[in-house]
Amino acid sequence: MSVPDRRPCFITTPIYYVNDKPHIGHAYTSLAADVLARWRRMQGREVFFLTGTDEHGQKVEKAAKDAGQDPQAFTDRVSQHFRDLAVTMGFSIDGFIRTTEPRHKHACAVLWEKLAANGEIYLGDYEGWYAVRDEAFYGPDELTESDGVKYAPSGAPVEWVKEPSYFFRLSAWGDRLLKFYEENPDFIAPASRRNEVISFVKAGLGDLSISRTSFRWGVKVPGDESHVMYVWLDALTNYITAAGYAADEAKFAKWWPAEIHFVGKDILRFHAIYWPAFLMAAGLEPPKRVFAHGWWTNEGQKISKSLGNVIDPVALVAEFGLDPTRYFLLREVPFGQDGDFSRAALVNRNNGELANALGNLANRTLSLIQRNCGGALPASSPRAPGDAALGALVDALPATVGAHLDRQEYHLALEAVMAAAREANGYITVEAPWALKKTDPARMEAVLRHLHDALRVFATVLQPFMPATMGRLLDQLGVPEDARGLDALATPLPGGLALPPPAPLFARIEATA
RNA sequence: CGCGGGGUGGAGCAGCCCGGUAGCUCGUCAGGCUCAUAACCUGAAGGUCACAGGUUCAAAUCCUGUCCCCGCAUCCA
Repeated sequence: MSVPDRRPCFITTPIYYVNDKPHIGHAYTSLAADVLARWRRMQGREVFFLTGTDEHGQKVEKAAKDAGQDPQAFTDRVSQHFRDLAVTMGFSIDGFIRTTEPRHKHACAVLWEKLAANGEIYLGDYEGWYAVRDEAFYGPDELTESDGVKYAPSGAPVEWVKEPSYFFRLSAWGDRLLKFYEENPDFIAPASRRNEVISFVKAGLGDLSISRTSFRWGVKVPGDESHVMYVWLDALTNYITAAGYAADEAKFAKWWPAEIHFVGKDILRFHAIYWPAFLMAAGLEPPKRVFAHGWWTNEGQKISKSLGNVIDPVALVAEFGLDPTRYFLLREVPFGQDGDFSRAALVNRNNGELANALGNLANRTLSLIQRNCGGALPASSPRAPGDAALGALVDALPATVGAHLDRQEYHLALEAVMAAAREANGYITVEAPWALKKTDPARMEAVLRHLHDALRVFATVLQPFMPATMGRLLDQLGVPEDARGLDALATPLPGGLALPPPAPLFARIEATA
């Protein structure tokens, strides 16, 4: 068989911009990263799961001023919301980076100097129609005018700005990027996004403005402190800062390149184009993969602050519970596609799959063992012909789930478990262990043991998705704390093991109008 | 304009690459079971597979055209 893969793996979320409270989008991105991180740990991999906050820029400078606060005090406060979110959502983060930390400023400066030394940076002028709110320049053809004021497509007012700026020679990297994409077909996922990026690069890349003189809240450009680094050079660098770049070469060698950056589709271009270009220009390896997931709508409507239908993950967890929420977000919609959040759909998934199919299966199985076997786990026994179908599904499950998670196919991973749970519900009905009690107690025990084995596999592979509830299920199944990894599935639990009395795992949610 | 994805029973999807009885989940209806969280199991109804041509013994599946929806440009995770 293959040698176990013990390579360290570095998994990241974006750093979140601190101008707002966390919403479902932040929770979603980090959740996907969390599940993969937890799975990798179960595989025996050493994991570095990183998240953090992006704290520089003109918008933060202004927001702080409006709040009557020093920018650092302001970001200290807002950044905390994202730490709190990680706790609320049960994210198993190993690191939290803030772009205002000294270590990050140092890494940015070193990266900048490396790029400059390699001739990738030059000083020029940036001018154009600039929208402060968007922190972006727009072409004249993109603007609309009303009452003498010009507006960006976003609706933000623009002003003509000219300022000196350092540029990164992105225009020179098009061909090398295309070659990189070709040689690394898994770099951008899903595939449809990959095609979009390639089309964009083929259309031709301009040089990239990477500094500003119009505001001060940023990382100072080495050797020219009238400039601060502009958003992407600062923000993207967080990944290598946290990995130890320019600070701890052994650490950096261990964690870089990252296994995967999880991002929303809005920032895919920066991660799939600018970032590998920066890295290659500095002589560093690009990350292995960038996955751009889709957007949520709320009850069919686009989510926006003006509509007031932003989904608060904290409220969601408070109402439905953490694990049902985590399950729903990754089960309902293929990761990578847009999807709709609806209460009815969440209730449906919770009741139909978690409570009825899985929770009830565990409850009926464990109740039978409790009552008919005196609470003692029956010994393992060979599979009879009637046990084969379920057995085959269960045996294949860890590999199936793993293969799906390698491709970020969360919904398929969960579907595979649910399909097995449905099979198990059919199995218990056909075998009817409650009827076997009088006719064939030995067979009854064999059936219950096969069901117990199946449940153990379900609970084990579902731990990354629903850590707390699957922990409870493993408790009820009598699986010791140190036997809950994937490897431990190869070792059957001893017969005769005393099992605690079962209790329902998932509450049904009564549908409200 | 262009590039890409898609239109399959009430809802959401798979099947299409490698043509050959249209599958899954939810919902509806009927039956069964009674171990279990009024949960579970079985069966049924329901689709001219967007539309129009073409290739073929045979097309949801290949080809051509048309219509419609969505993504790629801006911004939000």
